Amino acid sequence: MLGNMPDTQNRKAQILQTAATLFRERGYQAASMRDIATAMHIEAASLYHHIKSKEEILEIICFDMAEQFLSAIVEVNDIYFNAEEKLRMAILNHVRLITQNQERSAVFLHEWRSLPEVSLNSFLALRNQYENGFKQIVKEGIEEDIFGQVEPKFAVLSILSSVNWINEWYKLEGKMSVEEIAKNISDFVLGGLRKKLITDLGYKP
Amino acid sequence: MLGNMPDTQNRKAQILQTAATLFRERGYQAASMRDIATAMHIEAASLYHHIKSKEEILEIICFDMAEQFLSAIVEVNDIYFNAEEKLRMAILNHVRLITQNQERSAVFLHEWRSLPEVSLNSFLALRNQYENGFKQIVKEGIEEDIFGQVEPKFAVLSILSSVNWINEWYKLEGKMSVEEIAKNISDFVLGGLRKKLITDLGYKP
DNA sequence: CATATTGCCTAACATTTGTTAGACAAATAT
DNA sequence: ATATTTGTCTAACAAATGTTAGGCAATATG
Repeated sequence: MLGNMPDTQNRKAQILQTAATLFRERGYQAASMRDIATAMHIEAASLYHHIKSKEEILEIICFDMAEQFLSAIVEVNDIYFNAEEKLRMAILNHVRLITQNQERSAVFLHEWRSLPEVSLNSFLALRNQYENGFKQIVKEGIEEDIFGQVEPKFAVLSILSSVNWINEWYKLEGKMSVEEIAKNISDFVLGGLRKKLITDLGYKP
Repeated sequence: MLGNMPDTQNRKAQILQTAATLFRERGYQAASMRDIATAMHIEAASLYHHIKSKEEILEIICFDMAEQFLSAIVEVNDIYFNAEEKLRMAILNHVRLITQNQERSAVFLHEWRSLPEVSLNSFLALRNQYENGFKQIVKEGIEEDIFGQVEPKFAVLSILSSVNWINEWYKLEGKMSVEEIAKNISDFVLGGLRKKLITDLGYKP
């Protein structure tokens, strides 16, 4: 009763991973309990010994990822000082989380819409906290005079959309490492597309 | 037989719009034919006098939007000369299309996954053409020495993800005009977040 | 006026959905 | 060895799904 709890937990983890993969591939609604079961070489009814309902699967995945993203940004805002350093670190953490578990991240990014109303509200609150973590960094950058005069909300949404897009095209076999991807995005976000005509380090007009 | 065709077409257009709204709100799979019918104060069976199937609705919306996006980028690449001008115009067109019909755009952006396999392939081909239109602009910008040395594919995906994110937060009542939004995004994409220490116009090191 | 067409209706269909009940075998605990 | 727990199974359910068949009233056409 205590010795086999890990096994049960393990089985539950397998269900969550299989479900995440299918939710990502076909969407939450289109992926049926029978699909999940078949992928595990099991009958649909057997799933219910490990989870309460299909909605519970979605909730666990979404909130688990939300907490991971959230604790990462809190950590960054606690540890680092410079706004640029913070932003680069926050982006790196985000890319890490997305690439480390693309399936669950995809569910977190897209399938939360299917959460039942009550969970949906708390989920959106968490996501909002995460966005605020980024907004704080951008604001600090503006105050520190490192960033230009941008609309913080606008900048944050642009940054997050760029970072989240990774999930659509990143493949494990790709040539770029996670760190390289994060650096590329950070450079792009910080430096933009236009050619720099001067290295801004230490330059005073 | 000829005089009331417009009416039929009109009714079909209404179905497409209603469907788009519901597809956006709940996702293609979750929005049922009965939902669409109810929203039109009609019975589900009546829909089939105007459309062949639920999948056909999705196909029409997706391909119609794809063609609009595509013809816009082709036009830009034909008319304008300067790469920055081209990019700003392409972004403006994109923002216009998205804000002009948010529901259909949302379906184009997210619900195409549910297309049946055959349509899916041709749709992805069109989307690829659109991305290539942007890639061409970025490449030109690099050749013209207006843009820095960026990975074109990378830049394009970052740009498109930023622009597409509009669909998540743009509301008609908002303060920003479509032109302002497009300018903000263009500035962000071109200039990045970091403070400009020098106006690059005409500066030679 | 007679006729054809249009747009919608009711009724029904086969299938798929999430979920429950109850049984049975293997593993574990007493 | 006996009893209990665990993981799975089969069978079945009620509800919802996309879709079809056939009918009926209003409108447009000749």
